[in-house]
Amino acid sequence: MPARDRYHHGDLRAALVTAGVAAARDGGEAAVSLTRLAGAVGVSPSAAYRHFAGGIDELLVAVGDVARRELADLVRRRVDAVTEGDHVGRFRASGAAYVEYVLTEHGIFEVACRHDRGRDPEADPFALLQERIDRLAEVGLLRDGVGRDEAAMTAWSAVHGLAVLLTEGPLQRLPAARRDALVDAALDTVERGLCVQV
Amino acid sequence: MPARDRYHHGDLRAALVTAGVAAARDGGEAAVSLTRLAGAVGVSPSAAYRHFAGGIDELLVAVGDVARRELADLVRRRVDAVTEGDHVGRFRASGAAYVEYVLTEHGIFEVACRHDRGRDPEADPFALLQERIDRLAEVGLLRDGVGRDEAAMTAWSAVHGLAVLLTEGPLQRLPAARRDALVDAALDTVERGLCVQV
DNA sequence: TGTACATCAGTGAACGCGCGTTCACTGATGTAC
DNA sequence: TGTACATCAGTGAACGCGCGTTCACTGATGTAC
Repeated sequence: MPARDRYHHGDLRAALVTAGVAAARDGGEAAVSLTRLAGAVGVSPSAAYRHFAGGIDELLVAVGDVARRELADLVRRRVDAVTEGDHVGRFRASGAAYVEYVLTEHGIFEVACRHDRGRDPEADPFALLQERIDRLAEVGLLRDGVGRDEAAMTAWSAVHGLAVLLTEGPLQRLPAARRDALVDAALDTVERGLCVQV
Repeated sequence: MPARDRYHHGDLRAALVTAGVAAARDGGEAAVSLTRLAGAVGVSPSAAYRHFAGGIDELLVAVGDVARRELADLVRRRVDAVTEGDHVGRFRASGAAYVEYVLTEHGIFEVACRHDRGRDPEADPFALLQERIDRLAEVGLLRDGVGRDEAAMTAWSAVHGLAVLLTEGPLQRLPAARRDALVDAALDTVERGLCVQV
């Protein structure tokens, strides 16, 4: 929508972020440029500087913030869908949700990874994973000798690596069923490695 | 060394790749440009096209090939350093070597990841990991119900994710000891998840 | 052994491109009196 | 209620930059006779 009826935009900052998110969704970071976004919103490039004094960097961080919030929301939703007492199930759900998000939104996810100031504690996927691990530890489901921090980092590594494996390289076009089976197998492995076996 | 004594360079292709590797080592992909490399080697940009008809893309792939070969060599060296019969130890060594390489050479590793035609079977880190898993399977050390492919992908994911975690984001400057402990803990987890416990 | 000539590896100037960013400006808005 | 004016949000033209790439060219090399 390059055309505008009013001289003043109304909320140019929000519009630019929205456009940035859209551009990143299909095109990744490379598609996010000040010039281009201004054009998409129907505004001159210099207008953007009134709302992003920090230039393109600040804009990319804002776009990344949206992605982090989306990701965090999805993780929370998927976790909440699992019975409250099923701590292992909730842990797995958080990991699976992470992969799910990256698979569906890997363009904007790239921006989230590379432009993270970590300002919003509500939008921190790592913290959500840590939370799951802490719950496991509290009810005694974490194996002896497995530290909470190490466990969280290991889980994050597995899940992030999995997402990369499935979105880049030759496995990009793996059939969905095969892909899901792989995610399951990986989560099985992590679960066996971290949790007390019952 | 921008100066040259002879009009003909001798082996401009190799020189450009070497310069590309050096540039990528400290600066990542962003530092690798045809113009810049030609300048570094003391040659006009157009000269590069005689050796890289495919332009910058072909050059990046060539730089990535060097990195993949380095990485594969390191993995092989670390594996060979472990007693031949210690299959689990060798498996762990391959994973640790992967992380080690990314930690020391993450600039050039980035290029390797993003410009991979997968032409050189001798320089395929994933295949090396798969090989370790196959060895484990052959001697019956892989858990029941764990497929070879899934196991390899899980291991690769964990190790690649770990490398990313340690080279990007807030954990970049983790003290070396803490870092090594984390790698160990992650490998412990993967080992417990994949291998028969003795 | 000497020379003509094809071949190959460079030069250097020029392209267009899109980028981020700055600047002096003008148009719209809303507040104080 | 009407108007002067400060404030704010835009314009548009211009910068310099480094990029990848093309082109007609020239300098060096080595091979055939």
